Amino acid sequence: MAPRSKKDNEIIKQKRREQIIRHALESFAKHGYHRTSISEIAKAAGISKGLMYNYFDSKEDLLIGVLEFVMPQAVDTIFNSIAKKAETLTPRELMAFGIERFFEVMKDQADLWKLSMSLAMQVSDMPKIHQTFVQMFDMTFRQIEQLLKATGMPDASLKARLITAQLDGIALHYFVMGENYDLEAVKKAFIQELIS
Amino acid sequence: MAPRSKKDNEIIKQKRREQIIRHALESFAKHGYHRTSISEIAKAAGISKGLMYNYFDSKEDLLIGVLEFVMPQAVDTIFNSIAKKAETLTPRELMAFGIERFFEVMKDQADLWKLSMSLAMQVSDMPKIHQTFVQMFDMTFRQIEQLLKATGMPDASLKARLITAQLDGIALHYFVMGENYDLEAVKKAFIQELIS
DNA sequence: TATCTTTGACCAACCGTTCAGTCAAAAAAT
DNA sequence: ATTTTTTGACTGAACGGTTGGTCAAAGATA
Repeated sequence: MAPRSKKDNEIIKQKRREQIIRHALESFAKHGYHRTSISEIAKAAGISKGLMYNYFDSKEDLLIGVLEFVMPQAVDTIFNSIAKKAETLTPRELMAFGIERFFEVMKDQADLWKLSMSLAMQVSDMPKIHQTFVQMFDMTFRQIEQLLKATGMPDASLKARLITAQLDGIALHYFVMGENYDLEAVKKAFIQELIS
Repeated sequence: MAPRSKKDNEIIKQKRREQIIRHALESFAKHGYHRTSISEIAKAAGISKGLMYNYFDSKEDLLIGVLEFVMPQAVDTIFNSIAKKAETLTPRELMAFGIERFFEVMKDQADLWKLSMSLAMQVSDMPKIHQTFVQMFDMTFRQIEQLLKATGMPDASLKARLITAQLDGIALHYFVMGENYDLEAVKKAFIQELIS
């Protein structure tokens, strides 16, 4: 009785979802969540406004979809590249390498980061989104904690808190100050202080 | 020709402005800029919507007014209390004292901070607001830079960048994680590392 | 009366969301 | 192979609601 194979439909749906997510991310990142309308995203994605609601129940649901799709990718990009080098580098070198990767990803995905930080500050009415952020913060924290423990550092947990805070703080300042912020110099100083 | 002396009018206007700003800040901080309507603020301030536009040209203008009124206050609160103790403490002790004050203000004015950070990430369409943030970031940076120079530290400028980033990063994490974040322990570790 | 302040009804624009209906393509029937 | 039926992805007009912003009129003050 099925007019179209279920497999085909699943594939089509998945592709569409990703297509919408990609354009939604772009618009959200560029103009912010509240300033972006569903119509805008639909237009950018080349589909009708109504179809958006076949894939996402609401605007907030779309936002959750975007974040859940894209945030783990960013974290994995950093820590996968660390894992690859884990065998050939000392824990200390590994840290330095990880920091470098962090700043690369931060610069590459600046828009996503800005959006995330902006949202993270105002999620009191969006518990699901809040949870997403807490999970991601926790993920990076534990990764760094583990790296520090490998170097035999005492108080690795607290130190990891300080380092992750510093990383995100630098990102914050870089995003606000823009070109006036000498990211390279700060990065160098940060690594220097960390390794010594 | 004026039925009321111009001086009186100026004073009244100033008071009204502050009254509006205070309630606007409260609403903006609680629900975010976009989620807060002019009517809401007017109601909270006990005046009509129309009157709002006698004091501020637009919603964005009101936001600028709020930030320019309230942000220097927060910064001054911290650094004035430092200045008072400047004579009786060593630069190193002064730093520790300043950090303590920083965290106090951060906790007291959490809502304002959240609002500021959230806005700071998405000001590409609001150049005036962007400038306000750059100025304030620069202010705190230079204050800390000066403190560090007083301790005779080399590379005081870069070190100041790292410290301010770490402070704001801790604030960021604290705001997102909430109760799950052991702010006291992090603060202690931060000061410990800074002083030693 | 003359001047300034304040009001709140009003407006046009926009928003997220819904839904009745379309249509190409796949399955079933012939 | 041809026709008929069934599907569901897709459209876009429409809706209820909200928004930032305006303005003529009323109120207050001197």
